[in-house]
Amino acid sequence: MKLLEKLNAQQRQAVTADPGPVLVLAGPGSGKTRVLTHRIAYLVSHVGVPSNQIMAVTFTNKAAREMGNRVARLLDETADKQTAARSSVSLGTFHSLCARMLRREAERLPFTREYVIYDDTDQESLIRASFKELNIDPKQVSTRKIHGGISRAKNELIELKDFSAENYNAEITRRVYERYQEKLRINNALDFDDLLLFAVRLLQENDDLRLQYQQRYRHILVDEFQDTNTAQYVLLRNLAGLQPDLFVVGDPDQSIYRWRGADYRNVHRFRQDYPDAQLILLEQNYRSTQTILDAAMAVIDRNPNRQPKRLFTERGEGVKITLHEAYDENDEAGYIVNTIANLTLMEKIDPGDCAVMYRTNAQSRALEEAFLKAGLAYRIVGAQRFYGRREIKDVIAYLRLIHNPHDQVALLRVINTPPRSIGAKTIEALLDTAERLQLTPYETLSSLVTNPDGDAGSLITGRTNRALSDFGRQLQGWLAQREELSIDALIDRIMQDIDYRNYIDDGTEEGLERWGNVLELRAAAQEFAQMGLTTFLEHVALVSDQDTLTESLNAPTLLTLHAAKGLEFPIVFIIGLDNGVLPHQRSFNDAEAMAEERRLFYVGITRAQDRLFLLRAFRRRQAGVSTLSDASPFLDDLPPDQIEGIHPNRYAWDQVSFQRQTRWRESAVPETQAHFQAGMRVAHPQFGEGTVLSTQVEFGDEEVTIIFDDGETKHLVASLANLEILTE
DNA sequence: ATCACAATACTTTTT
DNA sequence: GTATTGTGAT
Repeated sequence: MKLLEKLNAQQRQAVTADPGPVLVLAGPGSGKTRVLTHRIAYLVSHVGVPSNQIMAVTFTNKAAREMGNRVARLLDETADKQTAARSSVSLGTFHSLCARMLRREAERLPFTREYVIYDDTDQESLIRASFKELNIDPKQVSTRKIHGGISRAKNELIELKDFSAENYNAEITRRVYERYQEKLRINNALDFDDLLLFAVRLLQENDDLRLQYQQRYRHILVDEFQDTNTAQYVLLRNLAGLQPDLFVVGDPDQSIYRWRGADYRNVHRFRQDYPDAQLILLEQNYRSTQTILDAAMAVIDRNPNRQPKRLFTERGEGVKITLHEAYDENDEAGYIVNTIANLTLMEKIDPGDCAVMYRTNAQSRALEEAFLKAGLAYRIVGAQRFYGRREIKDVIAYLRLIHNPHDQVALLRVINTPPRSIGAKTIEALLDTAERLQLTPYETLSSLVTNPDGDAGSLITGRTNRALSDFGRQLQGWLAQREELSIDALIDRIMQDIDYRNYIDDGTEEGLERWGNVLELRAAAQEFAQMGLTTFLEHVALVSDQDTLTESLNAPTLLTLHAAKGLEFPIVFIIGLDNGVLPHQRSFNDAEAMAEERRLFYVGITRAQDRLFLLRAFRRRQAGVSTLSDASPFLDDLPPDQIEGIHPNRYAWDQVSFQRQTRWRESAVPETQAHFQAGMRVAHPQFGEGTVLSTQVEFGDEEVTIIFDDGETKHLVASLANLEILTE
């Protein structure tokens, strides 16, 4: 069979396993996702399963998309030309599949099919509002903790009625949970956890539906199974039915989402719940060199309570791992830019083959600056989330308000953006009035428009009354048009009416960029013109920026260790190997959290195919203040003979050695000669012509300072900037 | 009462 | 470096 040709015996065994519960446990780089996609193709083309009976679940939309592409390619290769068949595999994240199911079955649920999904900013504002109503001071009790407590409860399928409060903290959580849930209901909104919770309840409480879904999806496949939480696991069990073909693939050592409820013990549960499940292990690694695997094993072997794994490869030893201690985070970033520059020049490595990984998004800043300064392109995953930007949230809030005028969170966001003289006091008056008249805030606004002297009008008077009714009138105007206008036309209309461009575009570069973001959102809305506002808003809530990597650009990728899961790169840099960053400070007092930090490092190491660079900084700015940092304890666990560079822990308290460290850095990088000198006329493809002010050979590369003819002064790395010498 | 700007406090990871 | 709060001017 052509489909199975390129697979090894273990992989083939997994792909062709008889239908039934199958648990594939495998290390990184062993072809887990490959096995999953081959299994789908195998079911369709060899077993003859209609593809619409197959459901495959992953954790990001990007992974789902990629899975779809791979399956399509495999079916093409196996000469199975059922184009229709391949497109009907249900592929998606747990959340998107649940969102669809809830939409379909909304009549049975306590919300309408037009429900919206609240992201965490929206959720946070509901928590804040609940705090206010309960007279809880957010300074005394952290909203995030309570929010986290509610989320954890929901992930464990603990609804309000089952929530027992055995201590003070839990009692507060219970009270806020109650208010919060009520607010979601009033707003016809769900949070991420509700999507799972309601889907599980729906299947549990409706025998007919459960059977219907079980018959519809006879074959269920799950990737990254170790990252499922209780709700997701129970959902799977309900979907799977009595004779399940449930094929799950995972690696407990790569479980990195415990903090959002994921429980790798689901792997044990699976074995208990399905005692006849076939267990298949994939041991061979196809990704990394043995050096990298040895380092990865040395790190992960320190974790207690795990099944030891031997990772082996036929790729050979490979190059040693490079360890580098930089002076601070800027130096760290500079080292990376220069190293990548050197690799691309000297070893003809593609910039796109490099990835830089870090523990926290904030660490990307120094990197971005360094890349920008060098004039080198980069791709960044997540970080400043597109849909999290202020201007995007504003526009979406307007759309959401028009979609559902009773959406209070959206209303409060836009009611005074841009400022229209509706301040805190006025809003308070509106909400008070609404509560007294038993109306939603929108209804109160409407009554002010139609009858300014009516019940509401008597409570809200004068300037306040006029400001509110003006806005109410505007809102009604949009609502009247929502049926006839497409989403992008609606955006145009709103933007024009509120003069939004003038509000965000202050003439600065950022202002222009913000307006550009609005236009980008408008372009996205155009694509959804046929599908309607509900679908568009769902897309906006569930498609994260982790999914929007520009594939076309051949440039290094910057991403968090979490976002790196499931990816691979020939060359990987992991930065911030400092105690407090990786492992993160907040994990110090929790052994399980520390184990997870270690797994995170393990995930990072095992992303590398050929070369691994580990970096840390002697001094690091955090929260504005610069502090000295110790090396990460994880570095102690690396096998010394596979490391090149100096072990940072030996120098953490030794100032003299720091200079030696610096010397090592200089000698490790090939000498570069200066090609430029002060006074030279040069031309840059972007910045135009200019005069060289000074030049300096640094880190094996030449850094040139140029004053361009438009008056701008720039520091550029000569090898990257593509400078042309005009005159000597 | 609202707005603009300044001072202040806080910063894990994400569907 | 950013979200929230505080202050003075309008």
